[in-house]
Formats: sequence, C-alpha cells, structure tokens
Amino acid sequence: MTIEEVIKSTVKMDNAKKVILNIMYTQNVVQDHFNELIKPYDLSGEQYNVLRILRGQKGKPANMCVIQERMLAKTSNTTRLVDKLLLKEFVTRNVCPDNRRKIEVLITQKGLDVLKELDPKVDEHEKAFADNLKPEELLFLNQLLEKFRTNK
Amino acid sequence: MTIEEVIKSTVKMDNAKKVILNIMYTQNVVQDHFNELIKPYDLSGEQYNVLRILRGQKGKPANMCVIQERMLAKTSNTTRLVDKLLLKEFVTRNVCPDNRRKIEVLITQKGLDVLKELDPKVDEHEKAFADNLKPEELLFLNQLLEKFRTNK
DNA sequence: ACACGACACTTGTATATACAAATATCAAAA
DNA sequence: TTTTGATATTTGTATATACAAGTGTCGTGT
Repeated sequence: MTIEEVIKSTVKMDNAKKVILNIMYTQNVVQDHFNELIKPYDLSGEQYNVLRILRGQKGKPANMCVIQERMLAKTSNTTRLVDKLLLKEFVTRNVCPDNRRKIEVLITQKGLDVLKELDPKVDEHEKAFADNLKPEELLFLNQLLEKFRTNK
Repeated sequence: MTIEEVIKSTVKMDNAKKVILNIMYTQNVVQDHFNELIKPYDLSGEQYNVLRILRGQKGKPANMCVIQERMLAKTSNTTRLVDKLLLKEFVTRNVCPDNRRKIEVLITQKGLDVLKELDPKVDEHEKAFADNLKPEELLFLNQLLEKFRTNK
C-alpha cells in the first residue's frame, strides 16, 4: 500500500513530502504492531525500552540521566516511567551513595524474566518486518535513514 | 550518527533490529523538528494534520470518520481534536442535514490563512531532510519503506 | 408502526506526555 | 565557611491519548 493510498490523497505529492509521511506512517505501523505484542504484559513501549536499557547495563546500575539519554524518544519523564516499573517490581531504585543527587536503578530478576519471555516474540516481530526485504535492501534502508537524518 | 551511537548501544545488533530502531528514531527526529516549526502557531502536529485534510477537501465538508481515516495516526479522538480547532476558529462544525448522525467539518478562512503562512515553512522543513539524499535515493527510500510494511 | 442492529459521534476515565518550576546535592570560588 | 552556579531528579499543571461505554440516528425486517 503506497502512502497515497493510506491517507487517501487525491493530489500528487513530491518525494520530499512523501518520504516524511512514509516514515511517520511506517513508525506508526511498527509501533501498533509492537504494542499488540506487549499488551498482555502490562508494559508500555517506553517501559519496555527502559527495561531493555537496564538489562544492557549488565548488573551496573543506571541513573536517570543515563536512561534518558539512551531512550529513543527523549521523554520528559523518566521518573514516572521508573515509578511504574517499581510498582510492578521490575526494577529497584536507590540513592547513589557516592553522589546523593543521583539515583541507581537496577533491573530485578522479575524484570529480567519478563524480558526473557518477551525476547522471542520481539525477535519474531522484528523478523516479520525484516523478511519483507532482502538482506542488502535492509542494509541500504538503514543507510538511507541515517543519511536522511544528517545534521538533525 | 548511526543508530548505535544514538542509543549508545554497546552490543552488536542485527539489521532487522537496527532498521526498526532507525525508523522509530528518524520519526522522532522529524517530529521534533516539525513541532519546533509549528510551536509559534499554537497548533499540535495532529491539529495541523486535520487542517491539512480539511483543506484537501476543497470546500467539501468532511465528517469525523473521513478525517479519522485520512490521518496517519489513527487517533481515537477526532472529536476533541476538532474541538480544539473550533475554539481557535480554524474550523466550523455542523450537523449534516442529510444524515443527522454525521458532522460536517469545514476549514475557515482563518484556518486557510494559517496553513498558507505555514506552507513555505513546512516545505523548507521537508526539503531540509530531503536534501540529504539524491533524488534517486529519495525514491528508493520511499519504495523500501513501503515494501517494509508489506502485509502489516 | 416498531423493534433491532449498525453506524457516527461523544463522553468518562485512566494513563501518558510536555514543559516549567521546585528541590536537593555537589563542586568550586570568594 | 558561605555563596554561587551547575547538576540530577522530582513535582505540578496543563494537555494529549487510549479504551470503553454511552447517546442519538438510521436502515431494514417484521
């Protein structure tokens, strides 16, 4: 389905406009797909993202600003995001002893378990999209997107 | 900046995962850029989008479900979005005489004026990104994104 | 005519997000 | 030691979004 069909556009668009709509729409499609996937786990996409960052720390605690800067969408509220994860006991939160301004956030075993359970489903989700392209097309798409963002 | 640099990833990712992150992140960058642009106009991105759809109607009124289906993000709340535009006098809203379940939404001159003022800025915004790619790359990016979405 | 399911839209409620202001701590200068 | 500016996080408030339930209208069959 072309982007014109998606938005039922009657007028002709140039490629500059079309590519932006395509990116916005594709992100929407991917996100909706992903949200379906994690719905049964009572996690929002952002919350999942934080958990993944914490797992990536491999036991090292992450403080708020580290989490913030590793997230794709620079949400203005890491505190409340971590609050939610704390309620579900997916993370722990403690004041950093070296610098009491900082907070040390750690993923719990329960958090790791839920990620582990999600891993194959997430892989499948990614693969479902990636399989639409040949390996070299996938590579090229990555390069084009990166280039598209130059200086932004 | 590669997507690994953006999220400061330490581990190696396969292209399937990378392309999804790239799409999510690129959309974020584009959206942030666009939000900066429309901030002085007291319009949200979604509100702008609705106005653009209404202008595309060329005088023909659009009812709620038409607006809904032409939007990129299937927001669950067109009513309140139109409410906001109504408050700013960018649209009018009337019950459809033929079918009183339906609502006829029309863009006002004031709405058209604000779009007109935004047009060159939006073009510039789109061009700023598009100029990072050669015309044939732009075309290819569109094709790859479309293909990436196949069956979703 | 009237009952019924479908349709178009609205409203309630809970949650998420954006932005700015507030709080607490630290490091370095006076 | 006190002050100052920077850093790290939290909180308040307004707005946006998601999802489900509610309202009014229509078309169809009986």
